[in-house]
Amino acid sequence: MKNNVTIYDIAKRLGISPSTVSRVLNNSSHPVKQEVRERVLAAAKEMDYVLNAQARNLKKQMNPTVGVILPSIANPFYPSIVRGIEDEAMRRNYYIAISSCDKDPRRTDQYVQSMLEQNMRGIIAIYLEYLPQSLANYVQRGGQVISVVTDGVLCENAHNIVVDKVLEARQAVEHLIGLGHRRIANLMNELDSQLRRKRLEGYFTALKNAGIEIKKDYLYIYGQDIPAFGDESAESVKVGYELARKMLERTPEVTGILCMNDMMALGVIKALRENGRQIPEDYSIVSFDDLFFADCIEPSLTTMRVEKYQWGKAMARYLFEILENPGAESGTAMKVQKVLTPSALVVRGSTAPPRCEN
Amino acid sequence: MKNNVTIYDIAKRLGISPSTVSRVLNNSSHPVKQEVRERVLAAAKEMDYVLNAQARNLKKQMNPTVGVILPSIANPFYPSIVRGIEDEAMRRNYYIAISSCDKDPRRTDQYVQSMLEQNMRGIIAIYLEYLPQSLANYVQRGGQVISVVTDGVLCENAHNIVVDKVLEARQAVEHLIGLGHRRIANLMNELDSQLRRKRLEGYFTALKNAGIEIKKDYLYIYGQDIPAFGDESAESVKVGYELARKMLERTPEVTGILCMNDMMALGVIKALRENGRQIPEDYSIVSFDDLFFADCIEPSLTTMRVEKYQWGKAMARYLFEILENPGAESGTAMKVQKVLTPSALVVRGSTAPPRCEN
DNA sequence: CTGAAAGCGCTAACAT
DNA sequence: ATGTTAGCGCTTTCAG
Repeated sequence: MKNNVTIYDIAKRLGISPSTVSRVLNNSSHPVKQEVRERVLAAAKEMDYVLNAQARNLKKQMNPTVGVILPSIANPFYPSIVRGIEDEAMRRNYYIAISSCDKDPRRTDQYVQSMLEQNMRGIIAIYLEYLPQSLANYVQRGGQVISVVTDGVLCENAHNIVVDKVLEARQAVEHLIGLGHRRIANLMNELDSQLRRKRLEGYFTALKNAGIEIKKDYLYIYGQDIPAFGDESAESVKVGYELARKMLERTPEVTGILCMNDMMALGVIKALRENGRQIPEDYSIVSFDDLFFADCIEPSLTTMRVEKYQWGKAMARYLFEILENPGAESGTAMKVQKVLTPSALVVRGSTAPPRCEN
Repeated sequence: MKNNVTIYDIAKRLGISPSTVSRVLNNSSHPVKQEVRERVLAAAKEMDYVLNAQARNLKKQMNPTVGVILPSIANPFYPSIVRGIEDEAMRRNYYIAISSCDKDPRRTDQYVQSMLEQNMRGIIAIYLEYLPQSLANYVQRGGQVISVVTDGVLCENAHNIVVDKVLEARQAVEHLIGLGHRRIANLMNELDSQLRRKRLEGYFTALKNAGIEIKKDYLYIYGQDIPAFGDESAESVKVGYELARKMLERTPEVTGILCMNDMMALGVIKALRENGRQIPEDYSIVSFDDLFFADCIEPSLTTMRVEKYQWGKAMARYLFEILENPGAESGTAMKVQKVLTPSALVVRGSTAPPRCEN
């Protein structure tokens, strides 16, 4: 980039010292005569001065950017969260660096490493699946990490916000059981994440508590190892569609269906409709996330709501609080309630009592 | 951040010079004895050396990050594009900085300014509404800008990729006309963007070409100035819902509906359904974007497809090509075809010939 | 209130 | 093949 005017240039032009220029340009508390201040400001504008953030950050040994780690920005669950973080960051003149890590250790590691190299002050990690060495380094060097996790994958010395996925899945299934369903299928993506395994556990727990026999046949798991797909946005839909078709074939006696997320539910609904089944008359469906379309499609989805935008804001606020009050406790594993609005089931049109030919 | 080991520390420890360490760590082409190389690498690992990217970037006068400017990451149209850019950037060891600018001049300006200050080498701007002074500065200083725009808002000396929104809207309306519709409503968000105004123009053109009288009554525009809403993801749905209700009241004789995007269509469908109307029997709907749900909902949406992920990749590739071949032409306003896959109408279940009581 | 100067950590031209 | 050194542009301590 050409034409970079520095504070030295401004200083020279005005016959003053660079420090004075710096003080003015930074609104430093250090006193500067009003008249000088104005001349500096005028010169800066006239000369098209642009601050060199690299130099400043190097000197100040910090970078007002927070890293955001998530599976993929193309997964519709995340953008609203990110927007929440972004808005909260901007209020404080911070920036964010978003990283779609898929569940790829190498990708994750590379991103975290770069956050470390760039001296970013904090990281917000959402459903991080793989705990990279670089993240441990990051924390150890004094970087602050807020990590939203399902119980089990805690990051040592980070601020772990623990979301009880077992409970969430249990509640979803209990809703179906409460309606009278006994034959409940569970449609899942690969079991490649802790989150999904916990949901499976919740599914089992709910059935067990209700004295319902667990049938392996009712478990539908997208079997193949699908290679990380660039555009994650539509993948789940296809998975749901295929799993539902298989379900209709193998265990049509099912009446309730648990889906891993609203995207899958979309595919499930499509498959059922194509086969002439009614929802909720023939099949009840409950899922997770409450994406924007859950309320609009027919049938509307009974789903576990997450206040995504608010989550983002809250996580960011929490991080900044820690950054500003360095004394705070760390290495904690706190319940989600402490920081975020917990999820709650939103009952809509996709669930009803089971069909009668029980 | 504590414990920052520098190349000087490594050099001292090994009794060699910092430059040698630097050369090794950068895989410089400059020759270094194999044995020394190994010792450096070993020491770096052992001492937990982390590169200081700020220092390097300052020295090298560049920052391997590209800025991405868009209305809002929470708008479901953009995440897949971003993912495409991100993937292409990562292949080249670049990072991206995403900025939700709403259509807010101040926000936009602040973001671009920061990209300038951070010495980012390039910017990809998508449907930038307001051309900030900072962007002109950016270009003038040699920054490369790829800007996807509707004709009319060209950024001087940037690489403008011009999307013909007039044409797109015209084609959408022509589809309805081709099916036999004559009373076609246009449901729009505020006319606060060039993009929307161009779509309106396309709507008019199609009608005019077909010799259909333009009725102002068939134009439904979300009237109030809605304040920039943090979480944009659901806003359009509400708008569509409200506009459709108004339409049913004011001009129920309409048979075809043009929606600004799939989100709006979602709301429109909901409103029509609540009022007992059938789609496409009573009303045909055509919209834009082809979001992931367009194919799954009932009715499936006839909509203008944009290959979002591919667009992102292509824009990034284009930018990198320019960065690597500094000789390239600039200041151009090129047709979208040159870089991106143009949009195409995907005909699905939401459109059909008009009801007969014509 | 202002200025001089050191140095953040790195790279690269130049010297050896 | 290796080392010396001069900055990149900024902040900030310290001295005036």
